[in-house]
Amino acid sequence: MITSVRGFKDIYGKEAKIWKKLENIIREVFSTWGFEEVRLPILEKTELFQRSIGDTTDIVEKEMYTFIDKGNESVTMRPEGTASVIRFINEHKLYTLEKNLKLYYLGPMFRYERPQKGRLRQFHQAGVEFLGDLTPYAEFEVLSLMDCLLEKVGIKDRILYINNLGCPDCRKTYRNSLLKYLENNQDLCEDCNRRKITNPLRILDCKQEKCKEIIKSAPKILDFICVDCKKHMTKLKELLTLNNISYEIDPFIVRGLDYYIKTVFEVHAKGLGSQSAILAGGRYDNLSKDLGGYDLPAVGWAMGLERVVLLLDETFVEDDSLDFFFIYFDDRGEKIILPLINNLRKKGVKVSYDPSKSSLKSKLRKADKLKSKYVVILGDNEINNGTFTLKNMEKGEQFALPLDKLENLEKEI
RNA sequence: GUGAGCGUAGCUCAGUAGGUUAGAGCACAAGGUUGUGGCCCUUGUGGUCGUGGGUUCGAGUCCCAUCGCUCACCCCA
Repeated sequence: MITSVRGFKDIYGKEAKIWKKLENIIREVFSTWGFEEVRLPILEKTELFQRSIGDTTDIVEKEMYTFIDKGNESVTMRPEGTASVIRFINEHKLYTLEKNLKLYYLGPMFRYERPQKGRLRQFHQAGVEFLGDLTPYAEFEVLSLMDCLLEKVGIKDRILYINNLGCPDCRKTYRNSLLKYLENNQDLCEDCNRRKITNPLRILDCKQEKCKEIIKSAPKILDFICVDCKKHMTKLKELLTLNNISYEIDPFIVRGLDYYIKTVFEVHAKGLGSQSAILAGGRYDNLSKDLGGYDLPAVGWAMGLERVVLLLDETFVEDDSLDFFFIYFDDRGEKIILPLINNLRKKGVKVSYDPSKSSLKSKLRKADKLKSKYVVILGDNEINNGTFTLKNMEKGEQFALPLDKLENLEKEI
C-alpha cells in the first residue's frame, strides 16, 4: 500500500472543518486590520533563503527541501514566508515611502525535521508583515492584531514574551561582552561551543541545564542596547499596557532566523508539550536592503496553524446537519423526489436521500445518522392518497400533506 | 542527526509462564414492528497479529533485523 510521505498529513472530516473555520477567522481579522492577502509561490530560488534566514541557521543548514530542477537551478520549497514577501515587494517595486504596506499570507511551509507533536514537515503558517514604519507603532499594530486574533480564536492560556536584540551597533557591543563572559566558562555544551563562533546569541537559548546555569548570570542584552533601542522598547511597552495587552519581558528570546533586530517576540500556549510557541516574530529592518532591495523597515509574525488547531476542542465547530431526508420505495416515488431534490439543492436547502431498496426502518436510521431535521416519506400509502408524510425527527411528530405542497417544501418547516 | 516507547479488526484496545478455530467495546450491516429513527436486545460483516528471518513439537507472545508511528532532544510556528 502506498502511504503519505513522512511528516505530510491528510486533513479531513471534523479536522478539516476546524481548519476552515480557523482560516476564516484569520482572514476576517487580518482584513479588519487592513492587511491584504498576497498569495506567494511555494518554490523559490534557494539563494533567497540562504541570504535572508542565514547560512548558518539550522533551517538553512539541514532542514530545507532543496533540489536542482530540470533547468539546473537550485530551488527550495519555502520554509517560511517572510523572505518571499520581501522578494515580492522588491520584484514588483511596491514600496513607496508615503504608504505603509500591510500584507498577509496563509499557506503551507516545508522543513525537513523529525516529526513530533506540533511539528510536521509540511506545516501551515498565517503571517503578517507591516512594512515601512520604523516606529514602535508598527510593533504595536501587529501585536494588537495578534491579541485580537487569538482572543477570537479562543486561545486563552497564552503568554506574550518580548525581548529587544538591539540594533546592529549595540548588538555588536553586547556580543563582545557576552563572549568575554563565556571565555571564563569552559562548561558549555558542544553545540554552544560551536555557537561561540557561528552565532553566540543563540547560546542564550540553549536548553541544556549546565548552559542555562552559566547563562543566568551572563550579561543581559537589555543592559547594552543603545538609547534609541531603549526608547523604542519603552514606547512599545507603554502602548501595550495602554491597550491592556499583557506581556512579559524575556531577555533570553533570540529567534532562530538571522534577520531579526530590535524587537522580537513569541507567544506560547499551554497544552502543546514541548512545541509551545504558537506565534513568533519581530522586526527586520535590514532584510530588504540585505537582499539587494529598498531600504524598507518591517515588522511581522507568523502563526503555526497546526499548533493552534491542537489547542482547539470539538466545540470549535458544530456538526453538519440536513434539512430534509427523502424516503421513497419505487419508480413512482423516484419520479417525484429526484427532480425535487435537485430544485431544493439549487435553492441552497441541504437534502439527501437513499435510493437503495432497504427498509423504511433502515432509511430512517440513515436519516437519523445524517442528523436530518425532517424526513419526507413517499411510500405506497402516500402516493395512493395523493399525499406525502413530513416527519419532524427531533419531536417525533409527523403529518400528512397534499403532494402539491412539495413544490415549496422548505416553507413548510 | 540523537534517544525512548509502541505496531493485534475501519477506530480504541485486551490477549494471562509460548498451547486448539485470535477477543471486547465503538463503528458498519440485517433483524426484533409484513411502514417509522435515536435507547435496548439478537445476529452478522470485518484481522496475512507492520514486514522478513530465527528459536521451538508449537510464536500475537521469545530473539534478531527491517519498516512505520509516537513522544522527547535539537531546532522552530
